[in-house]
Amino acid sequence: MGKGHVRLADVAKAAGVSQGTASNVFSRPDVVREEVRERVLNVARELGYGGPDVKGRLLRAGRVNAIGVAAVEPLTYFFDDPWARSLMTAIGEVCDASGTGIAVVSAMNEERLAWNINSALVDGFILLCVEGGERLVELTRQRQLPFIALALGIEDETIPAIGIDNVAGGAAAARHLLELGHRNIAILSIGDVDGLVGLVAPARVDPEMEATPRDRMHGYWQALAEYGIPRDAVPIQGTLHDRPSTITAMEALFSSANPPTAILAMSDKVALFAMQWLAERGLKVPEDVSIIGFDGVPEAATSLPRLTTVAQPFAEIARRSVTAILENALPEDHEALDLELVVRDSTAAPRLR
Amino acid sequence: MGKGHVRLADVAKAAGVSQGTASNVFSRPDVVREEVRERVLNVARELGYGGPDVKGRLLRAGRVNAIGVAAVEPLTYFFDDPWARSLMTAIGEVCDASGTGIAVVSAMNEERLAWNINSALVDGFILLCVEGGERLVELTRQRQLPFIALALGIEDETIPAIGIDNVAGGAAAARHLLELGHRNIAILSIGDVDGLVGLVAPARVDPEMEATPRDRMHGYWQALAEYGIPRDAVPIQGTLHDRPSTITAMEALFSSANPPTAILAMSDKVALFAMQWLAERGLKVPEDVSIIGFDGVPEAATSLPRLTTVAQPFAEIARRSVTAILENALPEDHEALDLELVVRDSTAAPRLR
DNA sequence: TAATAATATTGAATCGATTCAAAATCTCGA
DNA sequence: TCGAGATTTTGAATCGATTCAATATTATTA
Repeated sequence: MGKGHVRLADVAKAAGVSQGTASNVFSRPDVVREEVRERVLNVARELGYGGPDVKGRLLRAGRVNAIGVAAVEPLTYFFDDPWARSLMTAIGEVCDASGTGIAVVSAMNEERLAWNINSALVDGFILLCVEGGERLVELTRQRQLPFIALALGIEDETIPAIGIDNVAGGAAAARHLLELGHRNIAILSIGDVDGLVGLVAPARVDPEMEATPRDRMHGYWQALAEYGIPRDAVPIQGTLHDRPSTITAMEALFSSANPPTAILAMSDKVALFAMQWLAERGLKVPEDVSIIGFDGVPEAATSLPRLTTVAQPFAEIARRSVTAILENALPEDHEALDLELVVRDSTAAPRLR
Repeated sequence: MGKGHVRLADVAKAAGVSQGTASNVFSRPDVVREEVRERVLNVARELGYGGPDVKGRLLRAGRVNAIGVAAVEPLTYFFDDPWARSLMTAIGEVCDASGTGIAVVSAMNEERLAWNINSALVDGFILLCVEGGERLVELTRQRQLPFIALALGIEDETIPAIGIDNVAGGAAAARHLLELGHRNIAILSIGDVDGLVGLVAPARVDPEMEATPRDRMHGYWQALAEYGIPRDAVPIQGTLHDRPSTITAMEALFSSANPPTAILAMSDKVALFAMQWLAERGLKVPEDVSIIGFDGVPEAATSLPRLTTVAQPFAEIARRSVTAILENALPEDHEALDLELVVRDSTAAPRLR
């Protein structure tokens, strides 16, 4: 930076006008006489003044015109994880339309996250609560800015949140498989608790699982019950929502004497990993095994075969979140939006025996 | 927001200390006597003061601790496009380590983009110049903040930029195919000019193509020449770097009497689309057709088969860009970093005839 | 030409903090 | 008890703009 930083006051003085006029030249040019405007502009150019500094303007205006999206994850999460990306894309679309900027704020380290949240220059936050949601909410609350929680795992009604109807979505997924005729079904669950990998007993679901997978599970069970299939008859393989644990789970499932003809995956990410594993093993989808995901991420639409899934209304979630923050009109109650069953090519009737 | 917004001055008055002391309580707590500190903190709590406002602090400090990444693309580009995502992920990693925030700024609309760049609260910019780079640089210059251009298509040495050696990279890719024994090779080029779709004559490359694809092309040609293959013998199919145009290109290539045994794709994105098309058509990669991409995006490592490619040093690019901006030590010359040939499963020797 | 209306310009207050030289207070040894 | 030195606290200046009531200037009308 050049030593003598030029500010509006300098330009005003050099041009022989008041600071107020100089300010108007830049922010409301129509209000100042053309002759004066030109003079000021010329002086500004000569002095190398680059226009009003955002920081000063900001302080006065009190509004940043940007929203922060926060998660207890590394920064790369936003560009890596399919679900986060779907959401970010949708949020981006809404922000594009309203000329709002996006700042991504995150950190694995608790202390750092607090600092990042406190120093982010935004008008409000959208919280991605997949993990450590409670702490994230607490931190954000202190900042005293409007915020809205997504994928919130807890029931606290005082937290403004937008959710999805995971139970209904799970039921829709399972019902789809059941209607196709599948009776030998396995579940690929997701979570970030080390204890819930490998075969998980149904009794452990309620006490140990986080809200999102738990609800999806109950949706599955609900539909299965409609067809008279008891919980015990459907193996649950827990994954850490990553490739290695998914592969382990698949190996366990398909090394059994009676491998499933269909898989209920709690996320598209896991479903896609599973589908790859099946392809590598020479098992054909959907001929040998049907698989249905959850979330409706874009990758699911372009995989081979294209993945049947239960899609979240990302655009709707984004629209509501952004407007809620921008207009400071936070929802009073926890809304649970509907999911949509999207049938593609990864599900079909089971082979006849 | 409650009507009466509490500021530091209010807390100071209520606690009966000077504003300076109150400020210290929050920003340099060690300098103020414990008793006083507690008193101020208590008053702050009672008044519902949420800590120093970032905007005020910012104005004083002059430093935002965030960098902006800008592109002439919709906001969704950052979360959608594989190349942009690879870069963002790498930038995210560097920023994570240094506690720096990221703001994504973009707009398709020129006017809006100018506004967004001017009002982004950042200490500097990383410019993704894939498209409209020149204009983007011009806009950013006016902001008078440090910036660095990536994938810059123009030669202007006064623009701080970090590039990659596209010629050498292209040559490495072509050489790999040639060494495997391929002699019947086709090229899938990329660009955003409508005129360059479909079959492109070699003579049109230099005058019409943007810098990046042009350099890669020259790399290809260089290696082909080493093996005595003239430019005319290698068909160039132009794509718009999207799926539809890639499919059209592939159809043209494989409807010919003598379809290629290997494909040089100018990006992984296009290579992946091509590979999908081949799979759908029942053509096996690499047995029937070999294909090599360009860029080294993560999807290339997890595709089926895994894609051979020429990888950009994303981490290195990110590291240099971020530190250059944070330390305001912009590179004097245009650096061209090396690419790395990553051999995976999508390339093999051609079938014997 | 005087009175009135319309348009431009000014100047000081404000936004919400941090900073730092100077003043006040405290500590401790002689 | 005094004073040097260390520790705290103060208060005003500063960061870089915007805003708005008051004033000055110009244009219009009777």
